[in-house]
Amino acid sequence: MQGKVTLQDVARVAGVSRATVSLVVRKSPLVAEATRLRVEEVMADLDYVRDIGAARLRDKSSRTIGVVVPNLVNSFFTEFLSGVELVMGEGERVVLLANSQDDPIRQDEILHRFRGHGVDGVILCPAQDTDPRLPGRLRQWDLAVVQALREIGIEETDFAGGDYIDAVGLAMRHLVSLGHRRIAFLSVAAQTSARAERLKGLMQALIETGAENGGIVEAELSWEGAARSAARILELPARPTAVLCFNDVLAAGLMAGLRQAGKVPGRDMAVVGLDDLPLAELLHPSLTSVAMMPQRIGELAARLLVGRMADAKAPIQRSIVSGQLKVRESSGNRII
Amino acid sequence: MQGKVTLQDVARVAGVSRATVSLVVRKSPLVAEATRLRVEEVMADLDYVRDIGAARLRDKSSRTIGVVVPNLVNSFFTEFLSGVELVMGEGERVVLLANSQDDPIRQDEILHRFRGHGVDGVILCPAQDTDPRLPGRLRQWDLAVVQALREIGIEETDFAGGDYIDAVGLAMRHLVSLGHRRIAFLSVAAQTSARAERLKGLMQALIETGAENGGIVEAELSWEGAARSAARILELPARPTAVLCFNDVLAAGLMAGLRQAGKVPGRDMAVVGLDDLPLAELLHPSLTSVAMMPQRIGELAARLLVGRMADAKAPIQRSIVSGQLKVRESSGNRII
DNA sequence: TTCCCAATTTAGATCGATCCAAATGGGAAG
DNA sequence: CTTCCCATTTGGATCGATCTAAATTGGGAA
Repeated sequence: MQGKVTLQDVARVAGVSRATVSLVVRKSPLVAEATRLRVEEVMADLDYVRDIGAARLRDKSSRTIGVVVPNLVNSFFTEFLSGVELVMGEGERVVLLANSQDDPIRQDEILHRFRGHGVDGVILCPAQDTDPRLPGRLRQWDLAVVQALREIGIEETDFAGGDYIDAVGLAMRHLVSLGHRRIAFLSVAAQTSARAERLKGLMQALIETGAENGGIVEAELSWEGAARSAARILELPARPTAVLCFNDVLAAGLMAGLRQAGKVPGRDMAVVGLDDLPLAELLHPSLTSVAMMPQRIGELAARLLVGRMADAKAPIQRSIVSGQLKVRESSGNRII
Repeated sequence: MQGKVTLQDVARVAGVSRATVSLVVRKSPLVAEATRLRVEEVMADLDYVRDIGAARLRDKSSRTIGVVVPNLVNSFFTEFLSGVELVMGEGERVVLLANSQDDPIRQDEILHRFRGHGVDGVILCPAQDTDPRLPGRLRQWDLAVVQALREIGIEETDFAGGDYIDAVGLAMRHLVSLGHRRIAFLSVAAQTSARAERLKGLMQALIETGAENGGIVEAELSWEGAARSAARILELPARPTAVLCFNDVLAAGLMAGLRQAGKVPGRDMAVVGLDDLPLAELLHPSLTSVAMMPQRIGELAARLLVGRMADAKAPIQRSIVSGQLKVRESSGNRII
């Protein structure tokens, strides 16, 4: 009842010392086979659970990692998380989750709390306006760090993310191949690497394809914000025939907004998203998008972190997942 | 660099004993104001971070709780999580997250791991086919337990969830008020309390409204599964005029499936979902659903757990959130 | 039979913070 | 000038596991 089973208890019952039980727990080859079996049986009998907090005091690994994401509503982050959790679960590790709500102050508090809990490493999707020196600071604290999806303080830490430059290119070439010449981009206002990367891809693609920049409209990162932006897009001096969106959430909102304005997405205006959230296929018309495989990115981030925890001095690595174009109805048929 | 700052270090620099610093850390009223200020300054200077694992060895609280969910893809769970995380963050607590993938074996492993990490309590959304004795076992391990969203071993633990009996009633009365008399239910096969509750609500509502049971069709819990079920629903001997769905994911899938079969949801067949996921508003036609406020449920579950950790002997409590009907387009206009 | 070595096992110190019981110090009361 | 008291502070033991260095064991070689 009140008494928790400790190494000491197991040792007493099995008639050996704590040290020996400890060796058995850690599967050391030093213990004799017979002893190991006996001890393991006692551990099972008593329902012994190793206290990892206590163990961490002496060795160092807590087998705990922290993940900081800026929100938990967009299912992109969720799938990402599930990839991280999958890999960490395999390694008998445990995941601390926290939501920074894109607020750097909250993010600092979270990291402080994580430190107090002795995490071995952190997967960080940095909040907007995070101090670029943060990753460096984390490393000084002896924390393994991997940035994911967004990146600040370039080149200081490992990184896992999607290749949005390429993804934007895929989407743009698709639109151009359908005959679109004037293409707008529905962006977010927040200054993150995610935005910069997409804009860079856009510029490259515009040059490469010779298409016309149909205007860059900024919306709040929510479907409502995107819906409201529909009017602004329709009022652009030279109305674009297609809109590429920052992500599927905005694309879905834009389609709803277009409908409110009496336009049919995919017919009156082509719409393409990025990320290929599950909802892309459920919309009507279904949404053409570029799949970025968030769960896979989560797995890669987790593996990078595992590697970094094993060797703090290994060279910096980047794992970049390329997107895959999913052509559906919202990009419409070939025009003109 | 390598040296971590400990209580000892702070004590030496501030010229007091470890015990005093410890009292300051824990905001004990026993220390003199002047001493407190000096120590706090030194703590800030040295960037001291309290090691919670070490602290837990003596007191007991680890300020860590675990959350087990059966999946991370449905955004319902994600929003739920974000409610939990919100409340725990306020209390300087930390959340361990794990995904059981609806597998009781994995779930056992997770709970074992959580125990090893010394969690103070667990919020459990039990996996399918979980041994009903599990909650009792958890309590024997001195863990505070709250079940959420699903429930097994009734009455053994606190519970937070949505009132789906009532939610189904709201949806059914809405459909009946529109003139529907033959209403089908699109369910899932898995035997969970979530399913039982909805079916109970359905039966009550059928009696209450005098509507006809239009058939109960079972689908896999995924939108693809629901899409495939559309054909089966259309082939029912007496075709229903409306379908109430287990949740919005199935409803969205069903609408896609109806479209594939050449039917227009909301016109040829009314569709109503449950949960009111964000996607409900983005679909076309937008989906009539019953909002269950998962984030709020998460908050309530978290508060129940906090209460339970404070007092293990308090009477069992249940926090039930009632749903709110959101009438949109998919339920169509009044018929006949 | 004795000695040495390799294979196992162990006692004791240790990690960082908290608890306890006891020490300290300054002022009020006698 | 004592004595007592209260507010503060403190050393040492402790939580449960791991590390280190040293002790024990059994078997084979000399």
